[in-house]
Amino acid sequence: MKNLVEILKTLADENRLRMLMLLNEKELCVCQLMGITELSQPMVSRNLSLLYRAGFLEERREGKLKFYRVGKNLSPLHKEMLRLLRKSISEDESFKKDLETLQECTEFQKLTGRCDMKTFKEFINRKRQKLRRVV
Amino acid sequence: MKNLVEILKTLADENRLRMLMLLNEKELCVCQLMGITELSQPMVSRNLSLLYRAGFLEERREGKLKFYRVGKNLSPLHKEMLRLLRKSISEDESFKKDLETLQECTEFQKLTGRCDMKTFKEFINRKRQKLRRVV
DNA sequence: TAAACGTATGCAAATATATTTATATGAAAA
DNA sequence: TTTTCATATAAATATATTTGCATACGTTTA
Repeated sequence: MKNLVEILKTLADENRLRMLMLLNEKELCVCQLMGITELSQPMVSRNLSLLYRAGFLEERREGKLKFYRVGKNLSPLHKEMLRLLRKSISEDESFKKDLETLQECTEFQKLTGRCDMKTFKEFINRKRQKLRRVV
Repeated sequence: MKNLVEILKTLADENRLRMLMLLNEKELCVCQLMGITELSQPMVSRNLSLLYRAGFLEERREGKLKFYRVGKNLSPLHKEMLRLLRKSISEDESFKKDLETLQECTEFQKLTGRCDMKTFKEFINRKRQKLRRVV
């Protein structure tokens, strides 16, 4: 029961839910997640660590970067929970926005050929400027 | 997403989880739940209200008593969540204890023919004395 | 090896949540 | 209609969580 409560606590946070859903789409590193979510680096890092400890993620270092993804061998509980969340969130507007941003972010990365904090801060700035133009 | 987070927050508490699992077995009133969980009356009442607002429960008044039960027409999300929780908690020791206590409590109630706070406080006291004897 | 950079973490302030205590409400019995 | 009892809620307090900031750590590059 204790363990289940821990898992539910971990999921009961909008930022972590966003991040988990993004990682459910594809493997991402910390700075990519910063670019997509516009959360601070410590925030991203801390929430990743909580999701990891709750049993949802695997991590992998590649040079300076650290990549996270949804674990390949999740427990049945984790797997079903993820499926349920994914299903019930799929029509959600802000979730769809995150998915779009994930796409844009991936393209921007390909375009620049870079994966670092500067690049994704640049990405965020451009996005904000576009928004301003529209408003 | 906001709504989903609210549901998860509601579930991410040991006392509420216990209560929900008990109500998943059968309809119960506030004082019965006090007897089984040994939580204070305001605690039981408050957590019931949270579970109710999160969409898991129905309520029904019968004289002074107020009965709660798992809703008959839960949303697919609520239904699946409940099934998943139930499944993953079924082997849990403290959950099994709660089920036993639910049985004992029901029997005690039949025996006394009463359903009020005094009766269930008496039930708790007896239980504690039995425990002391064993220890 | 020192500097630079991505990531993690300790600490403190801010915020939110849980719990207790006191009190209110609504129904039944006296 | 006053009292009693079950339940709900408000106010106060205790406890936990989130977040920002500074800093540490691990890796790469100069």
